Formats: sequence, structure tokens, C-alpha cells
Amino acid sequence: MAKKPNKLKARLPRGFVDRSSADIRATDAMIAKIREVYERYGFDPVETPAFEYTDCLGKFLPDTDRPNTGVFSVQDDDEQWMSLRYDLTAPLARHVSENINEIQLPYRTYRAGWVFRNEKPGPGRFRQFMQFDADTVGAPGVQSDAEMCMMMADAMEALGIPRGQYVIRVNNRKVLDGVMEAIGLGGEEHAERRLTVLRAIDKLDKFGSEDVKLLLGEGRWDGGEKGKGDFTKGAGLNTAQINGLMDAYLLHGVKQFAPGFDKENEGDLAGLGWVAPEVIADEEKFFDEAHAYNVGMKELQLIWQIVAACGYTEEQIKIDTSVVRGLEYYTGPVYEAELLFDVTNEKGEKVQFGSVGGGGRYDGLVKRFTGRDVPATGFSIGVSRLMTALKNLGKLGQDEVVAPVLVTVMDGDTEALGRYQKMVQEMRTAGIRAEMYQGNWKKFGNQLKYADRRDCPIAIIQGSDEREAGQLQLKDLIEGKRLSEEITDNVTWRESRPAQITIAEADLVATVQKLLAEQAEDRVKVSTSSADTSTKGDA
RNA sequence: GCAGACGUAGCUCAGUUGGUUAGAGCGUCGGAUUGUGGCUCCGAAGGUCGGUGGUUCGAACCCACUCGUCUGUACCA
Repeated sequence: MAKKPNKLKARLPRGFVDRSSADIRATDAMIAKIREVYERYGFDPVETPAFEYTDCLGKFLPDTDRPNTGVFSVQDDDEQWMSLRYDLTAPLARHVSENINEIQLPYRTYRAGWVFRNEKPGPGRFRQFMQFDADTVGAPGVQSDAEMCMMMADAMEALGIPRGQYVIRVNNRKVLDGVMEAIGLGGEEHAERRLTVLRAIDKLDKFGSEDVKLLLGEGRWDGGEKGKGDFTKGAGLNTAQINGLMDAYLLHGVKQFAPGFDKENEGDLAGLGWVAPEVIADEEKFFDEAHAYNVGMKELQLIWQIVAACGYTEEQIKIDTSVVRGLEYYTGPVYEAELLFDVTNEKGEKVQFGSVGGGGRYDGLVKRFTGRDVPATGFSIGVSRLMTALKNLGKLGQDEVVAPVLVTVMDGDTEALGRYQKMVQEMRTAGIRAEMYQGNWKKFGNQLKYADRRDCPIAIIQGSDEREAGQLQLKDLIEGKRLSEEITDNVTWRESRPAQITIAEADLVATVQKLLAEQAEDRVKVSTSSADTSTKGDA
């Protein structure tokens, strides 16, 4: 033969991952915890398919002129374009619109599902990932938004993220609109600059105020100094405008919601109002009540009052005027769940992680289909993303499923196989995970090696000797592993048959159950005594 | 998209100013041990040096392009 034939290379498309059994179980567990919270709040599940007609997903988008970037699209037989959904909100709007006459509004609903984005993957960021959404459709009041924030906070805690390690940050799109208008960015002609400003504001928690000032002004080099790395063109605001935004609004706006604020200023919109800097003429220093800024601030104040009345603290839910979220379709309050602990990658490097969930009010989304005003608000938890982070926190993989009990095969004839399989079935009937060895039975050592590597708790052995005596060998592999540390010589190790007992065939199920229960008790002891050291570094 | 770093065995990595046959550890497989996991010992398999082209008598090493990974950044419904 010449060279090796060109082997087909097995490879995964970038941005996609295979999920291990541990990942799947962890995801299932996370979803169950989140679902419990949503159900308790009175939300019901609904499911929509992964594909939608492209126009149903994209019609409301600001940039419909990029049909296949960002989304995966295919053309159907009848030449209609379909796309894989990129979030769960747009399909919900479609579902509600299509069934608007049957659905009782307000419609409170949740669903988990895979979504797809055709973009560059990052840490904890994939091209297929799972989101878990909850929405209230047909609810105009900010009490719905307040409820969403509380439900997000509850979900974070249900997932085992301690208070103080996450925060739900809340803002209002109307406030941002009002502020930008105030510094002279109102009107159609400044639409592009407004977007740039919003993007810059969104970076406040990531970069800090100095870099945000650069982005609001001339621009910023991502290498830290001129000429290094990539240059991001700024919004081109002048110093007064930048100071107006930064000093008067972003850095001080938050303080208005410090504890005690709402009591002192209740109902006092002028007092609530942000004092515009010198870029605004004197007579406009205070906005009137109808100004978007004040309407938005009033809504934020209501949200805060509701969540505070329910006992939530600023540690959990925080009004933060730098939250932006997506650029177009949100119309009012927006919120974002952020993790406050450091996330590291597999090399131990700290990595910019970003938010693990977010949402907001989208009053216009259903109207696109129905023409009717159907105000709605909702949020999404990035399950896949959150799972990457939780792995770091050591909150995952603690309740491992126990591997099956292995019945080894000593004789391969049909009659014997039937006997072994019957033992397995007896255990299964009793609710015990069990299996018969399915490999080459002639190499007995390999059977135990297999059991060892699979972390089987127990092996059952019956050769002709035991068979004749109506007995079984039952081997505690976990205890045996512990004993092996003290024996250095192989002959002794084999002959001593550590942690192995002989039992009557009839006692199989009862003995296995007893032993499994003892092993489970030991695991609890070990995990509780070493709970605080479970997040030690890489091995 | 832009910028930088990095691509050598399944994994983690060595590899001299460019010089003959590219190495180690771990893992895998086989044996010591055909009815007993771990340890130990012995042995073996495993490489288009990411790819293509170029410079050179000669390239894992130098150059160009390209693909991939990572990090930052941009975009993010």
C-alpha cells in the first residue's frame, strides 16, 4: 500500500459542543430548579419549534438587511426562508399573535430551549446554547417588571448562587432616552450617535469610567494606548456632554435609589429629577413630568418600591442606570443578571464573563403581528452560560449518579448468561442500577478493571464453584480501593480478595441494597466534612 | 470583523545557530498474572511536526498565505 488513505477527520463545528453525561445531568438539574421557581410564580410552560420563518423572527429587527449573518437560515421547498431561532422571545411573540384569540391575557409562560447564533464563540458562549425564559404577555404595569426581577433573583438563589455573588441590575430605556435628549442627542439625525452612546454606557462595568469617557469622545484603543490593538471610534461628544452623562447621570444617578431615598422624595418628581449640566439652557434644568426621563425614573422608583416592599435588598436587585441591554426592541424597564465572582478558564486565567441573563419590556413586539397593543415583559436565563460559570464555583457535579452494579461473566454459555442476566433483572426490579458485563468475558481481569474505571460500586461474581454451592461473591469495589492503598505486593492483593464476601444467591438483592446504603452514608460524611475545600485548584 | 499569542503522539509539553532516524512524561494496548481492580516490572503501538506554497544542498525551525485554538476588542436580536 502507498501512504495511509486520507482518513476523514472527525471534528466538531466551531462553537458547538458535545455534552457529557455529567453536563446533561447538571443541566437537567439546573432546569428543574429554575422551573420550580417559575411554576411557583404561577407560570405555565409552552414550547415552540427551533425553526421559524425568517420574517417572523426578523421583521422587527433594526437591521433586516443582514439575513444570514447572526442567524442560521435555510430555504424551504417553497423557497420561503426559515431560520433557527436566536432567542425565545420572538417565537413567543409569534405564538401569542397566532393564538391571540385563544390565549387568556395576561399570559404568564415559561419555556426552555436551544437557540442558535451564527457568531463568534467565547468563554461560555456557544453557537447553540440553552435559554430558559419567562414572560408575562398583556401586562402593561411595571409591577410585572418588578415581579420579573424578583423571579430572576429567586432563580439565581435556587441555583445555589449565594446572595452577594449575583445582582439583578435594573434600568429603564426611557431614562436613557431622556438623558440623551437632554444633552442634545434627540431627533432622527442623531440616531447613529445615540446607539454609540448606549454601547459606551453599556461598557461602564466592564471598562470603568475613564475608558467610557474615551468611547463617548474620540474613541478607544483596546491595547490600552494609542496604536495598540483595535481602535473603537467614539461618539464624538464634547467635554460638557461627556461630563453631563458621566458625572451627573451615570455616577450619581444610582445614589438616588440609596436606602431612604424613596421615603424622602416620594411623589416629588422635581427632587427625583437629575439636574442637567450646563449643556442644557437654564430654564430646562428641570424636566417636566411628562419628559421621558421623569416617566422612566418614576417607573424605576415604583419597581424599587415593590421589590423593597417584598423584602429584596440592593444586594439582590439594584437600580443601575448604566444597564443598556439590546439596542432596539426594549421599550421600558430592562434588567440584567450578573455574576459577581471571578470566572476562570481551564488555564486558570480570569475571563470577562458578562451577564448570564436579562430581559425587559417589549411593548411593540406582538403588535407587529396583530396590530393590537399587547404590552409584554420577560427575561431569559442563559443556562449554558450559567453552567460554565457554576462549574467554576464548584456548584455542579456534587450529586453524581452512582454507576451500576456489575454482574461479571465467568461462563459464556447461553444458560449461564441467562442466569447472570436474571440476577441483573432482579436488581433492576428492586430499583438498583445494574448491568451484566458486555465485553469479552474470557478476560476476567478486564471485567473488574472495567468496573473499577466505571466507578461501579459493587461487582457480583459467580463461577462454577459458587454456582454449585448456590452462592455468590459480592465485591465492594469502593472499600476494596481503599484497602489497596496499604497492599504493595500484587500476590497478596489478589489472594486477600479485599472487601469481598460470600453470600447465598437468594440474598443478592437485600445484600446489595444494604451495601449501597452504607456506601451512600459514607459519601455524605465525606462530602460534608470536606465541603469547604471542594473548590480547590486544578488537579 | 480587527489585533495579538499559540498550533509537535490520545493528553501535557521538550526539540540547540536550519543538519542524518523528531523525544519525554502521562494515557492506551499486550505480557509477568487464562478465577479478581490497585501497585510494580517488561514490551509494543501511536507523528501528513495544523495545511499549502516558497527560500535552502538540507526546514518542526526562516518567509508568505491559509485553517484552527486561545485572549482582547467589535457586533450581539
